Amino acid sequence: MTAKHMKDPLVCNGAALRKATRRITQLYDTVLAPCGLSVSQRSVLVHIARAGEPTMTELAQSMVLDRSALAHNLKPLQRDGYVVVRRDEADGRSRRVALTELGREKLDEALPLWRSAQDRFEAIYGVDRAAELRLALAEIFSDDFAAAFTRPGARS
Amino acid sequence: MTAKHMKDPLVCNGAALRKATRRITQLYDTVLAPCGLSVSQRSVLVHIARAGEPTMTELAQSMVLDRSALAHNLKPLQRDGYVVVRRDEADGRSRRVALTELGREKLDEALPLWRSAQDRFEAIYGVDRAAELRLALAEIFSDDFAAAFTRPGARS
DNA sequence: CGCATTTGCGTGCATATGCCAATATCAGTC
DNA sequence: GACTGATATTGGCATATGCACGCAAATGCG
Repeated sequence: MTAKHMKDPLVCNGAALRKATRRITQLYDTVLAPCGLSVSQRSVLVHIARAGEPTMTELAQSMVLDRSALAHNLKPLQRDGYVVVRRDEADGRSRRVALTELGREKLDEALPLWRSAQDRFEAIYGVDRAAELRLALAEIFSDDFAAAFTRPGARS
Repeated sequence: MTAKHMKDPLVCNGAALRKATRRITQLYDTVLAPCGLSVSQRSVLVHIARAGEPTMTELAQSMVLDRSALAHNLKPLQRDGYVVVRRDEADGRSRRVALTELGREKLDEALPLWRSAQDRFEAIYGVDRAAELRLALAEIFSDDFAAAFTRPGARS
């Protein structure tokens, strides 16, 4: 009876990614818990810090995140005073996101916790393998990959 | 000004996983759209099909998913008539999940679409590399990995 | 048997994520 | 300078995910 659903070589790449993400999110979140940030939230703050004062679209793009999802994710961070959003002076449509002083402090507070989680991960999985994995993932979430996936005809 | 947040070698494994997952979910979902299932939903059905008639706990464990999250995820699938949940006869506390005939049909309908998405992925990323990646992810979401992460002292 | 503990689930709440529609704004045209 | 089309964001709706808590049922013990 529909044995094709059982063939294990047919494991979904998407499902595997989701499982790994759930697990790692859980593990990292537990380590980060003392500072009150989740991996997801810290990631938003890190990306803002890296970009300086990005617009919503820029930030969403750098995070490979839907714009509306980003808007939602920012709400708790605004409420807690870690980020501020204001209109761009040049373009009234755009909003620019910036860290507050409190946000920077929270990021500093989270750093050693995150470092600890990252170290634990790499102690088990291997530092080199982890770097390799991040590279592979970066390739997968790159715009080029999405473009190639969407337009099967295109060549790099 | 807090230049440590800029050091790019310090890229979070968790954030990289999340980005890749968001991207792949998006790409696969678009391909799966015609059948009305998301990658996430198809994954639930596939896991049920594989397990036969698992309890909530068994299913959640196999999916590396929180039990309450699984309960939530099942609701749309129950509503649409793809799965049924009923009490276990032997243990009144347990519930067993099973595919309906409609669920099996939907899974069959989704198969070629999923295969297409999987093929596109592997055409770009490479069949062997994809298999390797799934293996790496399986290692990461394994219970052994979580145990080693949680108890840094333990040795395999 | 009766009770304390353990186990399996569901619910409520909060965040995460994405789609679509509506709104506001900008840029180019006549 | 009003009109048209493109762009940036928000809000509403639905699903995904996990934690804390409460409920029901099974299990162990005297």
